[in-house]
Amino acid sequence: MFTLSEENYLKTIYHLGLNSEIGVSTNEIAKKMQTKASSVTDMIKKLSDKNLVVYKKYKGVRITDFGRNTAANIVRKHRLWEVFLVEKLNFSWDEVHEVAEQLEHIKSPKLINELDALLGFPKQDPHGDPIPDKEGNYYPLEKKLLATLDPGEKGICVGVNDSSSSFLQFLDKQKIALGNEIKVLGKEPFDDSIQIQIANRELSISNKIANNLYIKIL
Amino acid sequence: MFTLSEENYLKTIYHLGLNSEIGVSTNEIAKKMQTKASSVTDMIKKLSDKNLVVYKKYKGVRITDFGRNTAANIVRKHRLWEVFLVEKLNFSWDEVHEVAEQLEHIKSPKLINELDALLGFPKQDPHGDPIPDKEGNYYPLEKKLLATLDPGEKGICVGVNDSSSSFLQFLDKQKIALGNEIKVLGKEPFDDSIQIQIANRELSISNKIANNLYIKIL
DNA sequence: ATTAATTTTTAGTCTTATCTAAAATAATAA
DNA sequence: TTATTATTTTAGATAAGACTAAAAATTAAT
Repeated sequence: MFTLSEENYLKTIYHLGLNSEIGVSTNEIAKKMQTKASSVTDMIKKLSDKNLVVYKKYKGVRITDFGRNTAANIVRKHRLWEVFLVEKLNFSWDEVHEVAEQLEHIKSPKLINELDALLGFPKQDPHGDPIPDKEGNYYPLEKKLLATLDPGEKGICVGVNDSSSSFLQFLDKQKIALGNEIKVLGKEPFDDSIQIQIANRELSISNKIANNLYIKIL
Repeated sequence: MFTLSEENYLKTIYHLGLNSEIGVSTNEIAKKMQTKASSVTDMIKKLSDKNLVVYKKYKGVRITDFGRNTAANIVRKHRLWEVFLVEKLNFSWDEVHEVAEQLEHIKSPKLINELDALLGFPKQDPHGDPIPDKEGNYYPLEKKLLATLDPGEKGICVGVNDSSSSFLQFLDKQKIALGNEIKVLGKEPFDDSIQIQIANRELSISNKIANNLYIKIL
């Protein structure tokens, strides 16, 4: 089994490596984990000894199939717990991350499979992120950033890029929720803001917001 | 906040001190925690620095009010999670301890209070042990060991002294469950075994078993 | 292609939690 | 009451995970 620290490093490497073909750099990991590069080097060696990553000095790390599977399982647990917190314990979507960070390290296959069943085998977490199955597979849904839509296009709000509580609370305040239909009315070249229609309301959305909201095109 | 190790030591000291007026000895703790006396001495100093226990060299430790409150809160979490595992996730009562040992260290007041509500504010865990409230108070029910009952007496099975899975599985096999009515038919002086009637069946129970089953007298 | 800047690694230190072995204290027995 | 035994504490060592500072390797710039 793996330590808490090993699991957290592995998870970070998994996420950072998802959208890139090349290895993940020591500095990238250090930045993401708010730690020092030297600590990362130390840990990378341990992960490499356990065959979770392939490491070549000065060349960064690449996750192995075994590492990816292990990481996906942690992500699965994290996201299932998030669903549990929202669906069963009245948490709002901006409150779940911190607690799920703790719960994802609980070791018990039965626990997580029964939890999955209790929740009705959900496919997405409260932020719209996909939940891997037992084998670590998941099906990312087709989505685009709201900022990339052209005027006239419409779609369903299906996820967020930034899961910080300040962003999520902003969405709550603006009454923008997953599942809402959004239509782009226009774009303002001056500040790249976007005019949208949502639930019969018209809103002006800043570029920063539009770059953190995922839309499934209809 | 406290480390995982600190919480585990504190919990042990809390349990060991429950039924004794005097302090808990270093060796007692070491034995219970499967560790060495020297490690216990080290940890005791840390707990003392944090005002969780009062420590006098060679005199053992006594838990403080603050320590007792902290420990009761961990026990509360442990037992609520046990109820959750049995009621919601189809665990049997002999499977819950190990997982609850992990879950009891999750830090989130909201989590545990919502869990309490989800479960309908249970007063006992699956083994019949009382669940402390938010303030650390609980109401131990009046109970006697089956071994102390006289022939003719009857009562309800309300708890176990030993929560090991082998004992719990034995009870399952004999179809002895919490809530069952048990009547003592006789006692055998030769081996201190006890003849009981339970659900229209007659059983002979060894002294060891009878010393680990709690009965509420009717 | 060298030099300069950046990144990464190494070496050594610190803290937490453990251990063993030895010393100190307390409890028990003669 | 003194000697023996048992318990507890101290001292010193180890491993995991983190850090700082310095060295080594890579990348970028002139």
